[in-house]
Amino acid sequence: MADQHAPLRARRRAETQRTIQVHAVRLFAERGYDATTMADVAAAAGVSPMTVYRHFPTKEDLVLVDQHARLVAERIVASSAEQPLVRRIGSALIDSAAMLTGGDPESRRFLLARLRLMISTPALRARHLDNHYALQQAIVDALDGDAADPDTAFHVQVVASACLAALHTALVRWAVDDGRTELSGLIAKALAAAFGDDAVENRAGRTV
Amino acid sequence: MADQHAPLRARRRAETQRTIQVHAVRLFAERGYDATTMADVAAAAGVSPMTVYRHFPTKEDLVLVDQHARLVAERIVASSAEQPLVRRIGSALIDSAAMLTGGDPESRRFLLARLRLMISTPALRARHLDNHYALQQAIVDALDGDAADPDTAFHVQVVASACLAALHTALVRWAVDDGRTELSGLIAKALAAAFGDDAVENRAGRTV
DNA sequence: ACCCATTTGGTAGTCACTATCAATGAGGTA
DNA sequence: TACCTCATTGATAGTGACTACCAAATGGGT
Repeated sequence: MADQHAPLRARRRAETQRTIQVHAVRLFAERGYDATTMADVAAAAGVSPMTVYRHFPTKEDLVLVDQHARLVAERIVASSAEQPLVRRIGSALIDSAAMLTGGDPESRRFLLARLRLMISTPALRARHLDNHYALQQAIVDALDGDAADPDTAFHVQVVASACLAALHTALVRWAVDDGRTELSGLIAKALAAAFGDDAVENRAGRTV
Repeated sequence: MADQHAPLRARRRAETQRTIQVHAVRLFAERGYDATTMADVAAAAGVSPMTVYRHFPTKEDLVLVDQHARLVAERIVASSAEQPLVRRIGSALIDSAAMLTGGDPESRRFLLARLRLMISTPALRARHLDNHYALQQAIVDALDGDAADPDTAFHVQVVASACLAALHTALVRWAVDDGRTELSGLIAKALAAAFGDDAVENRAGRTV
């Protein structure tokens, strides 16, 4: 947003990247992930195979690349350190999801299509889970100047990993529901199921 | 064990498989995963590349194949349905870990070597996490004749995924500790950190 | 009009993985 | 003991993802 004065180069690059990704996801959904080659994607996007590799180092990245990790990490560092751990992480996940699903219906459909591929295609599912693991590490790093006490560090890792697991379960549920249920609500419900209602509810005692 | 009367064919096959895997893990640890080709593994094991592919469909399987999922699933179906969910799953994970780490020091070292590869090699880490996801589904299936109520099913999925996340965190910790801490204790500690001490402790009120 | 750097395209190669086919060898049977 | 069956192994020729290394073009500022 507001790339007004950003170099024109960067904007064109972002446009090319988006074009390639949109065509790739469409082809994957139509013909299947394995049945679509990188050359197919390049031809559909009107570029050379080399250009596809320049923008997306691996075939999986054509589906996985997005802004989710950046959104979550930003909200973690902006969160108050006085809140309990689960709420700091949970709020970041819920707010980020609301941001991602709050756009126009087109971007929502695109997100759903990508998510369906990430769930049903083994290679994408594995990479998606690994991305969540990388996000877990980013969250832990963002939470504090890694605590000296190893027991505390272990505790933080466990809570973060469980939060990410709840997020993943909510994402799968959202996808099988075809996005009919509100995603942020599903994440809150998942966190409540894992940690208890009191860990997620707002001050008024109402679960989000 | 006790394959006494099992067909000789099956025993030889299992031996060949084990030989290939041992040489593969050794080479991966020595030269690095990406720097070792399937042909290298075949040569080290004294078989043809084709035979390696027959026993291990993918290169990642050379590191990932083990009995863990089977052990856990067996313990889930053998568990009492009257125990709370977290304890049913947690006990299965803890007991299985105790079984896997309780063997001779050699198999312990082998497990550690494999786990180190699974943590540090991106492709193996992704596949390892996907295996845990498959185990999560197996656990949910084994727990009950999938509950009619979708909310209950969602709850079970969330708890199972969080348990698996705790297991993964414990495994990583065990590996960075070079296996010096007891693995089953680490898993119990991780489950307690996620769900509270009361969710894992034994009747006497002492955390395992 | 010129220069620099970013972007793009082509070529050749490596390697994981998949057919498909032939050879071998063990295990039970006539 | 001779034989038949079938599981295991091996070789050959692919496909496709990905990685160098190269040259060409194109856009932006001097």
